Amino acid sequence: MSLDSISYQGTAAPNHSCVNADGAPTSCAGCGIKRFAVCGALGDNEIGDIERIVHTIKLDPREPVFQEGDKAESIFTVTSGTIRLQRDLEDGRRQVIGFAVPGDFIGLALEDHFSFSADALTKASICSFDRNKFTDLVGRKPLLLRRLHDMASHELGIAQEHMVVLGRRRAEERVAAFLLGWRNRVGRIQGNSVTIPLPMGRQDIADYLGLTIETVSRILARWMRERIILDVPNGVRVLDADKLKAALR
Amino acid sequence: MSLDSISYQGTAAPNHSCVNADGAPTSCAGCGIKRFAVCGALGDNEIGDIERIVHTIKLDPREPVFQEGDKAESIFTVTSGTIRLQRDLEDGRRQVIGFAVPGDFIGLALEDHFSFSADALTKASICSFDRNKFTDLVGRKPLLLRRLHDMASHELGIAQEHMVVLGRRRAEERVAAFLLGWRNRVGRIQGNSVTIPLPMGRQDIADYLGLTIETVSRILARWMRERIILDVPNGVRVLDADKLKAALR
DNA sequence: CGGGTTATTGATGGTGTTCAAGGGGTGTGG
DNA sequence: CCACACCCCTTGAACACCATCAATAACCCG
Repeated sequence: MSLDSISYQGTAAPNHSCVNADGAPTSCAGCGIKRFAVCGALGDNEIGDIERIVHTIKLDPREPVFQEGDKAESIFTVTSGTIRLQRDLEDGRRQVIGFAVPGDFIGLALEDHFSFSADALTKASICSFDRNKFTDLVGRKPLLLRRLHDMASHELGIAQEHMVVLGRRRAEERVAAFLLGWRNRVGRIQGNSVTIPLPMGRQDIADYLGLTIETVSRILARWMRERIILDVPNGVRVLDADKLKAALR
Repeated sequence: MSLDSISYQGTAAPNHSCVNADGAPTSCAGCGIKRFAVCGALGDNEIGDIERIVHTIKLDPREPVFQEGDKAESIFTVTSGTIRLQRDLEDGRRQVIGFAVPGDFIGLALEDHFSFSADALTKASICSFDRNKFTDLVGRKPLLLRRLHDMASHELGIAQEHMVVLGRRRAEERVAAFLLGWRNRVGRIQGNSVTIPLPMGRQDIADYLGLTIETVSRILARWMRERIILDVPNGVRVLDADKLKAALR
């Protein structure tokens, strides 16, 4: 069985008539990831306020959403697929800041210009909001602002945890932290599973963890030899989660 | 001249009669760092709502504010001094998450339990709020929530920038990034200066940058030999800012 | 002063990078 | 259906950066 068919892409939105073939909802009311997203802050009677200013964008793999430095005219909620967020140095070094999955908000800061780039790793759907209109709505709906703040706080916590990983963890620990963290992230939407989809490439993982692609590859290869994980198409299956967690002690 | 006397500690609060000898304000109305803090979101007529639930705490160097995992019964605004925020691993490795300076809010996430520890590096004053009362107030004052969100967003941006430093910068670049970044941070309050106060020790800088104390010490020592910086008590003076910035290319 | 902490400096070594080559999968075109 | 190209991943060998270990120096406060 291909991992694609059990990937979290689209599975978050139930297969109703209000859902397209690719899993993107056709209306906010029928949106399956609403409860994970900012939109969930609004009641059913208010959801129209969001729907009035949203429009959906479909992305193909490798398609950019915006570039670092672009004027932030729009901000986004991911509804399906995975988006890669990254910052680039002049000499080509890259740091992947994070991976946005369905429910995640991109542009939490409501800032004038994006401080990172975003592009699609997989086929993806995102809801786009005009920043000014969204900011206006936020000004009128304290619950929306509260939700936005909760999401930003949550992101801040993830960022701080990642600082520990980048600053003080060894290579093996970093990869273990990534696999376990990513499983949780995906699991919140898809339901937890021993199979972890990895829509990002080895280079992306390396750039997220501050390592090289060779180091990531070597560590995963060793874990496969040691039967800690199993190679499956576009992902890995965790055979011995305890050994992974032990790598973090 | 000692750097202490020109340190940003207390200088943010003008030397009025409403200010104690150590620079801590005696009332919110006369608080000099209000404009940098969350409290600045409230107008003069609303400041009493804050004042009603605040009480001031004075800290000596090395005195803890709270520990990782503690129940977050209070949250804080720093009014003078520097607070170190850190996370610890079981085996003694440490990651300094950040340094909180006057105006900074500690506990932005309004979460149940702290995910990091905080302790004073210098003599410091902090305003303490009961978390529940503060959360209630935030619920009644959207402007306060908005300010809280703006501060959290700003922190998130700093965290993301720091991820790049930790993930992709070489040792020398990290130290340069720290010096320049810290100068800006201090400069926002104290006014920019070629003299950078360093209330934290070398070990703290190392734990912030994901390096060892020896590496930090060697790099600073070399820059002193090369007349890029000058050693002053509890800080450094920048002689050649361009060379520092060049280290970041 | 003297004791303890923190910082500096030197010598050595290890973890992860760099450089290099080959393997494996996928899509395309003949 | 096969051949080929391309990209990504894997694997190996050598190296470099920074960590570690160790000793001394400076500092701070009692």
